[in-house]
Amino acid sequence: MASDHTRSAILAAAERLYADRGFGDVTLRDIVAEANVNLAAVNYHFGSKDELIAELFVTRSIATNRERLHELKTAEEQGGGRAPIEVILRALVGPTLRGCLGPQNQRSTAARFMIRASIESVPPIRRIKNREIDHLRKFVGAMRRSLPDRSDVEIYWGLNFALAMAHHTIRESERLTKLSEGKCDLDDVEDVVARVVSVATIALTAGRMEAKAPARALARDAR
Amino acid sequence: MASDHTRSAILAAAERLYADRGFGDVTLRDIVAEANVNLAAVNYHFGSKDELIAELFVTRSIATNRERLHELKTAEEQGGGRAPIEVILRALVGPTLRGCLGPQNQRSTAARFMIRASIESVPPIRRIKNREIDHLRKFVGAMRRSLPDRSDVEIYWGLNFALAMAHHTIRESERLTKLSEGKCDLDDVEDVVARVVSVATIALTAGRMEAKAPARALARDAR
DNA sequence: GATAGTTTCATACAACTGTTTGAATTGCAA
DNA sequence: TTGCAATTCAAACAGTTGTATGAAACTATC
Repeated sequence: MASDHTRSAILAAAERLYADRGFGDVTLRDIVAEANVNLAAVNYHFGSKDELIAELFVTRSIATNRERLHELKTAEEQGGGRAPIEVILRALVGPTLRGCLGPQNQRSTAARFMIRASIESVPPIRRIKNREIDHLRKFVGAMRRSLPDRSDVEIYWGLNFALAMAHHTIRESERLTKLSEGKCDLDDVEDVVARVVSVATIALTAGRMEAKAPARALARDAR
Repeated sequence: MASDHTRSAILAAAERLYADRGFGDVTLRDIVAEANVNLAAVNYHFGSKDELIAELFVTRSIATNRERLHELKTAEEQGGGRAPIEVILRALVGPTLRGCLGPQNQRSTAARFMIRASIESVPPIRRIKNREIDHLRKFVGAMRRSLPDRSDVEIYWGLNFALAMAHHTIRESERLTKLSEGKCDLDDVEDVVARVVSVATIALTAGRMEAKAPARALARDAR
């Protein structure tokens, strides 16, 4: 074990390079040069390039999932086993959005890395994402408890659309900024979270609980 | 020019292999073997590997965009320059969804290729997608005309969320099927289109035109 | 049927990739 | 200090990749 200095230097360098240049453009030689370590150190400490990438992604992924579940658990405890659907959806998309968006010039390396991982889909990361289903099932359960008279199919579609809006907004944040000529402020993360949650909520509740549904989904900034 | 047989054999083989195995796994040697042509033929006919990929994607992309604009134009002409927002959104996401989803065992090579292009994001394809903004602006224009009292910001967000739901559903169709244990039927494309359009519509109109908004967004299959 | 232009072909190239090797070095315990 | 394991290092390995070359085969025109 010793100091682990080499190991963490590789992790830091790799995360930074991948964040900046993407997975396709960065070789092990780039990484070890940035980290000032020997080429063989990567295979010594991580086994392979893919395992290095996997470790980077898993670390961040676990952190996000923990935040999600913490928010969910807190909400359900406060509501005596049942949380409002808005709060559940906020727990689902909030941590991801907060982890990736925010003022561009002060985005952490981790944030930029996760955006890359969301845009480029390399095998080791895809493998990990496929294991995420069990995690999502916990949200399905909470959503069922929150909306007991909604069918499973509706729940699944609502969850799918909520994740869709969050991930797509992250992936295509640059394009949305360009398309809207800066009118869509992606630096205001809490506003983005509120928009996604609002639309997902209304999608799941429209026609059933009109009284509880937010009156205006996207109309926050209506003139 | 001659028969162009070699050229089209390469295109067909490449599309099939990329659709089946993804961009990362397929080499030029795989393609020319599948097409029964010489290795040098790719560079002779297309210049480079990236230009081959670009040509494949551009072809399908142009076809989809043409369908989209045709639906949009027809709708606006029928409505005297103004189309209902649902119809505009349907023109936006319908062709893409129809082009990619549908019964798994009878999906065309083109469909499976476009799904790949949506999942794996390789440089030549990314470059083309970035040019798509002008195309989207035409939909922004139509949406403005349809919803004259909605602010631009709302329009942009609505467009973003509509595309998000469509593309994410395509990208993650397998995962949604697995998560829902088959309860979400992604083979019923028109149902998927209706769901996406419904949610996007309600997101854009909620709180303004309650009378026109569909009463139940996701409630089609409520028990 | 010779000629010019296009297309095909086998082959080589040059560069880059992740990984392995085995020796050198380091750090720590006895 | 000695000995042993963990770590670092330079170097090479083995394979693959997209691309280039120059001759051969083909095609159509005159």
